[in-house]
This record gives sequence, structure tokens and C-alpha cells, in this order.
Amino acid sequence: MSSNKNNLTKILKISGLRNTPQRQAILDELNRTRDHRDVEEIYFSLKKKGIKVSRATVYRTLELFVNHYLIRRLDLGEGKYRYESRESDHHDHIVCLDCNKITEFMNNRIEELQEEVAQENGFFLKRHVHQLFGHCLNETCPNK
Amino acid sequence: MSSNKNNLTKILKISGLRNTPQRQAILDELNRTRDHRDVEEIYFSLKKKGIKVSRATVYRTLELFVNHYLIRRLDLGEGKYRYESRESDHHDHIVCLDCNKITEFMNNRIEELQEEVAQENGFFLKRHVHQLFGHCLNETCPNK
DNA sequence: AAATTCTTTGAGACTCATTCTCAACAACAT
DNA sequence: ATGTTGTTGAGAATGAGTCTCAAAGAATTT
Repeated sequence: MSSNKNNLTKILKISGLRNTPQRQAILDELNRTRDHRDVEEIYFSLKKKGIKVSRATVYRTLELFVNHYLIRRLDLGEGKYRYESRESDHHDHIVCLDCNKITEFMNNRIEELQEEVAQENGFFLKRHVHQLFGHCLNETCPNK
Repeated sequence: MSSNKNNLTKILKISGLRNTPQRQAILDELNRTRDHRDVEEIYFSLKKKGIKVSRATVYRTLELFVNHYLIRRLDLGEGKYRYESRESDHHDHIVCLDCNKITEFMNNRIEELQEEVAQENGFFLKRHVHQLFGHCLNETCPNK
């Protein structure tokens, strides 16, 4: 935590930026879990903890962190973004159409094929968006 | 054209819906090209052709057609949807980060692996979103 | 520790895509 | 042709995200 704080302060300083309680709290909040959170969830989590922060700051800070590769931004086709910690490795997502459960997956062969496809089409691949949507077989899922 | 009109009329009738000049025009407009168009583009194309239509109708009709598998809806991460004809086969997209050129691709092995991944994770796969983003090697692209 | 500098924040206005409301309109069956 | 009922248009409403600007507060300097 305290080493984390120093970390963030250092990273920001390189770009002439300052660390603040709000920035630290937002990063800690995302790193605390592997969840995929949207802005409202993050905003209210911080509020509940008594941290003084505005929505504008949450939006600005998340964008800042995405640009500095401190967190990842997800677009799961909901009309809004979700954010996740970068403490886990790269992965893509399967989403249940019934209960919205988000499961992470990683397939090396698919990753390789994406590179091949990009090359074949004359592209230098920078990133990808890959989501599977389906029905999960969970007992607790409303479709069962 | 006229067989097309009869077609759409029949399809809609099955669900107790009616064909209208607006609906026919929107479907024709999308089927006319392989392009990936957003609502404003479609709306203004129709306006330019002198077709009386409102944005609300364009939105409603596109959703109706997506639900009836007459067209496909694309989310290329732009904060708005694009729509394309279903006269082409299934494919995914590579988007150039510099010139926004959209290239279609289709890789059978990736499609198979998506099925495997879904199965491994206890999902019955319904659909997927798969986009690659990179830099294209086009002469006309602003990054060259 | 105080002064200085310059970044950051909060509140609310604003934008943009999309959805909703409802009265007027118009397909289609009979 | 007429009636029933689905459809449209105009604009209000919504929701996510961005912008503005004065006040607040990091970090540096004295």
C-alpha cells in the first residue's frame, strides 16, 4: 500500500503529474479485486468509504491510468466502459447473456492467429477486442 | 427491388408487422453496398434521396431488422453502432487506428477455437465480437 | 514554514447517441 | 371504402462521457 503510493507518485512524476488522494484511492480500489467495474460502481465504492471525489475526477483519472498502462479499459458492448486492474495477465472475456457473469479466458493459438490475420491483411496489430457471448451452465443462472 | 419488397413484406407479416416506405428504403439502402454505416449516414442518405423519414424511425427500424436477422449491428468501439447488410457472409473486422479503414476478415480456425473456448468454460456460444486494431500499410493512410 | 507555481479538483453545463412519448398517420384485412 | 391497429415524426428525456473555470492543493523554492 505505502510502496504502492510511492510507486504511483513516481510514475506520475515522470510525466510531470501529481499524485493525489483521489488518484491513489481509484488505483487501490481497482487493484483490490479482479472485478470489471464501471464508473458508477467505482464512484460509489469510493463515496461509501468516505473518500471525497467527483465523477469528473473518476472519469479523468481512469483515462489517465489507461493511457499510462496502469489499468485496462473493457468495452463489453454495454454502452459504457468497464475497467480492471493490470495485476492479472492479458485475457479476453466470455459473457453470459442470461446472468451477465463475466469469465476470463486466454488462448495462445487465437492470439497467434490474430497476428497472422493482421499480417495477411497488411496491418501492424496493436490491440484487439475479443468477446464471446453465450449461455452459461451455472446452477444459479436464471436460464436454468 | 420489387421481389425484395415482397420479401420484406412477407417477413414482417409473419410477426404481425407492416412494411412501409421507410422500412423498405432503409433495408435497400443497407443492401445497396457492403459498407458499415452509422445512423447519421443512413439518415442523411435517405434524406438526400428525398425519402421522408425521421431519425427515430431509422433507430427503430435498424433495431427491428437486427432482431429479425435482416442486417448486422457492429460495435467498433466508437461509442455508436454501425450496421451492415446480411448479403455478405459472416466475418469480423480489422480497423486502422490511423485512417479508420475497416477491412473484413474470416478465419475458420479462430471460429473453431472460439467454440472450444466456450465449451471449456461451460458456455453455449451464441455470438462473438472480434475486432483487431492496428496500423494499415496503405499509401493513402495518414501515418505513412 | 511560507510563498510560489502549476496541476488537480468539483460542480454543473454541455455533447452525443439513443430511447421514449404520444398524437397524427397510414398499412392491410375485410 | 372502412376500421383496426401498427407506424411515424417531433421533440423531450436519458445516460455516458467531456468540458469549463474558479477554488483547492501538491510539490518546489526560498
